[in-house]
Amino acid sequence: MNRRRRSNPIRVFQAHPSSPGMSCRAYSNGAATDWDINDSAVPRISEFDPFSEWTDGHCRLVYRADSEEAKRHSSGWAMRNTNNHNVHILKKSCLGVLVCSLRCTLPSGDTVHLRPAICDKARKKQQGKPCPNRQCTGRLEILPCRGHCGYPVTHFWRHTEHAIFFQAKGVHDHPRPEAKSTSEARRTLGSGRRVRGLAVLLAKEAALGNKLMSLREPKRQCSEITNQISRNINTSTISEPDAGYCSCPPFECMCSYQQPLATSLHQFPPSPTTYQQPQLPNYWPQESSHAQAYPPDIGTSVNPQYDFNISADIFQSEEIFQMDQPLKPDFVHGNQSNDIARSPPTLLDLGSGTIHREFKTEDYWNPSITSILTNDDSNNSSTSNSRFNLSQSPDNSQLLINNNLPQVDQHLYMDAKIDDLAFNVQKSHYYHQPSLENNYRHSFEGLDNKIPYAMDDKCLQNFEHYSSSKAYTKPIYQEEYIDLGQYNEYNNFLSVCDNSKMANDSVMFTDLDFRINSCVPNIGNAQNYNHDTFDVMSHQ
DNA sequence: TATTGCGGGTTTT
DNA sequence: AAAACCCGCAATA
Repeated sequence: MNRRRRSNPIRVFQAHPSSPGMSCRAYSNGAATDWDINDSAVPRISEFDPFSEWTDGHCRLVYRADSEEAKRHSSGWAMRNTNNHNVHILKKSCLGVLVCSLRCTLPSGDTVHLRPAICDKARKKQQGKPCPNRQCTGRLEILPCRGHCGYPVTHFWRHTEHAIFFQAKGVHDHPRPEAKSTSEARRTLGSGRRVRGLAVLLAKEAALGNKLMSLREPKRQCSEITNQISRNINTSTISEPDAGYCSCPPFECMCSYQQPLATSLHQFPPSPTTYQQPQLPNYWPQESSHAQAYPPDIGTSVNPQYDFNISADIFQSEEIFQMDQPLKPDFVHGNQSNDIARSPPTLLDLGSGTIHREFKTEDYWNPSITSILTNDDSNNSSTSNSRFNLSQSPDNSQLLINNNLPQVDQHLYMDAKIDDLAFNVQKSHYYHQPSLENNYRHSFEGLDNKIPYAMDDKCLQNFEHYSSSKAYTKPIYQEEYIDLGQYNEYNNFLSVCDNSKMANDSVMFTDLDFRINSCVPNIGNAQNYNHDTFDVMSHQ
């Protein structure tokens, strides 16, 4: 069945800078990342990355051996096991996302993006089912992932005695599916259509939980907070609405995201190279009508309040449960003016019962907010650029818009990522420490005289190098990136915080800032590499 | 019923 | 040969 792709694989990304691997390239300037999942020996490290659910792009992370998520090899993406005939490395490939055949738009402006079942049989049953949007006559169909040179993005997991190594290859070229927890919750409930009662109940419980969380706020540390923020941005705030989809439960989308004005559409940087549009003939063009855009007045149309009350100011049920409302394709344009008056958009994760306050684009851009978030009163460009490094998810690439650039169509979705990469390069530059780097490299020499990681992929052969022209001038502290109401992995976070190795807050905030959710090479890990100790793959 | 991992096997490059 | 993919099986939730 998938032989279709085999017989005519899509290689359009291969010669393009936005092809898989672009993300890792930014982090290839240090030996800290100089391991590959296939190496006969991987370094033994003592500091680990917080678990990242939505890794995207080429990246390598090292998790604690006792990380439950890592042990489960879980991912926000729908990843299925793929036999790579290597018992020591678990390989998984992305199944893409389940979308409506008509690419219908929900009243919120979002699109249907269900989580494909991992089981082939279950997935086949999913396909062809009516679109969950009652007003739509479309059918569900798989939008396959082709983010790795036309093949699905792949994840690799390797367990050692001391850590769990994770490596991803490729950049997802499709929307995120709903979170696994959401999918499971809906399945548990037995129906996808309407779960209003439960949703409201969970919303209340989540609000209570948020209150409790706030009491423990001081324990939170930057790395995980940054992770959380970036995840929020990527998952359901700036990015997904921009891309035309959200992470709300697709059967009960709760985003009250307001589509930006058409006048600000398509403001993507031009591609540095010619580039063939991925063969997603219907999907993206449809999205382009409203997605990937930015508010024309980002400075004023914001209500930077993050209070969490269970009452109507958290969400408006009429907005949350509006699947029965007629579709409003022009929703974005017709209701823009109402945006300010509306309640802070929220979404409810049915799996965790957590209410997420939508971190809207305009919020993000609002000067008052950003000044708080960055804890940095300077306005120099390098610092502000740093705000866009929170993640390399395809979604948040749209944050990296150069708003003054000429109009290009949103086919340049991937190109926007290039900009992301550029910033990531800067990030790497900031971390660039030649002395350390040399030490790391020495520690690996003789093991593998491999090509730099970023180039360790045929997709990258034509990748042009970005200069690090905008070096960071000072550390970026992000402990103010706190939005308690959005933190839905608190237990996990606490486990990280409680780690004695992370007792030093200053270290946390300086070394771990950008390791989170953006597949930043683990400079901290690098510092902990024991030059003589490696976990060797016994059989290969 | 679905997920997850394993592994034999086939096809394509 | 390597990689991608298909399929069935078993354990588990």
